Amino acid sequence: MKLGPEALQERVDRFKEGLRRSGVKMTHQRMEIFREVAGTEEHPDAETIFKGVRKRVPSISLDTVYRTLWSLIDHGLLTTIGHPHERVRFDANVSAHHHFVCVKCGLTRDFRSEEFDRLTIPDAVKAFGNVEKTQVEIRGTCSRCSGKTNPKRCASRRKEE
Amino acid sequence: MKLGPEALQERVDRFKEGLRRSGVKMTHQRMEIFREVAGTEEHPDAETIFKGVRKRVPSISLDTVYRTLWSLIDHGLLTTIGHPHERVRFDANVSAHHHFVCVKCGLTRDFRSEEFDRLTIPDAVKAFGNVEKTQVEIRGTCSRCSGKTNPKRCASRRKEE
DNA sequence: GTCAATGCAAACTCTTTGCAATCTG
DNA sequence: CAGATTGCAAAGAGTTTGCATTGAC
Repeated sequence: MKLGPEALQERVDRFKEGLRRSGVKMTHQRMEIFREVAGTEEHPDAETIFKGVRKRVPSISLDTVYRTLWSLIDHGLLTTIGHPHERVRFDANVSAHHHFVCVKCGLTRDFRSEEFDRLTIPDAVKAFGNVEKTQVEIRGTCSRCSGKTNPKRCASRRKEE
Repeated sequence: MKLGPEALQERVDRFKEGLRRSGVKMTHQRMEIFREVAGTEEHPDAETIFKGVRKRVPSISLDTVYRTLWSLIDHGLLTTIGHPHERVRFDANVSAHHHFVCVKCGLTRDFRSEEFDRLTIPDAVKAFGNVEKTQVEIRGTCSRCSGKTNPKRCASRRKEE
């Protein structure tokens, strides 16, 4: 699942542009870390990115990888799969349901929807494997957080209330 | 977001039944841990569950909470929000897309769907807050894993290949 | 030259494990 | 009563932080 060179180049161009717009410095490490994530569709974890980058930048350190990734996410140049900094959470609702998730505080609310339960699976997806269930996640800002002044999502979120 | 007493009782009944069916012993701790998760729709994390249970069972230990939760999940009596035991993974695709996720190996594949991009948000959800985006996750077993003999999902998954 | 970004090492948090004691069926 | 389950204490994995040094603009 490697990306074609043209598609990668496009991502890289958008990346440089994004850094400039945000006034963030362009460094060798940042570039290589971004390429490592952008060059694949495998959604690598930090360790994998680290190992990949180290081949080209042997002096790179894991904490730089982490810092860079979070910073790029804060500038909208990357995202995460799932919810960053969240510990595992448990749910006694084992029947079909969907979620509304607040991107600021992590509040998660269940809701039912017959319509969402019955979505048609695209053929392209059937090719990936056997489908067991479909879950819709709606992300947004919950009413409590909408009032507050924009709380930044980065680093030490757990200390927040 | 506490659950009504009738709804909780129903969950508890199904729980006892489930334990019996799986031949798992019923203990005071298990019962209280389950009630703690089932009594709310807040999707608590392990620490929160631990603190709640400790009010009623002061001798409970955090590792029992973890062990019990994973075991109940293995027996289909609970689920998790997000993907258990997964580290954070990064994605350079910041435009709208959806995911197919293999429940056995965690493989995640992107796919595009105009239809999924345009799902109608239920009114009940609008009441939760401001909607920013909608993402569909299709869970199943990827073609590679479909061939293999059922790999258990519990405990030390990271050691797996 | 200035201030942000890096590398190092150590700290922190969440989660898991080994083992003896305890309790359930 | 046998075997599963618990509590304890200690270990492990992944991630973050403080600080001196380096490098981009």
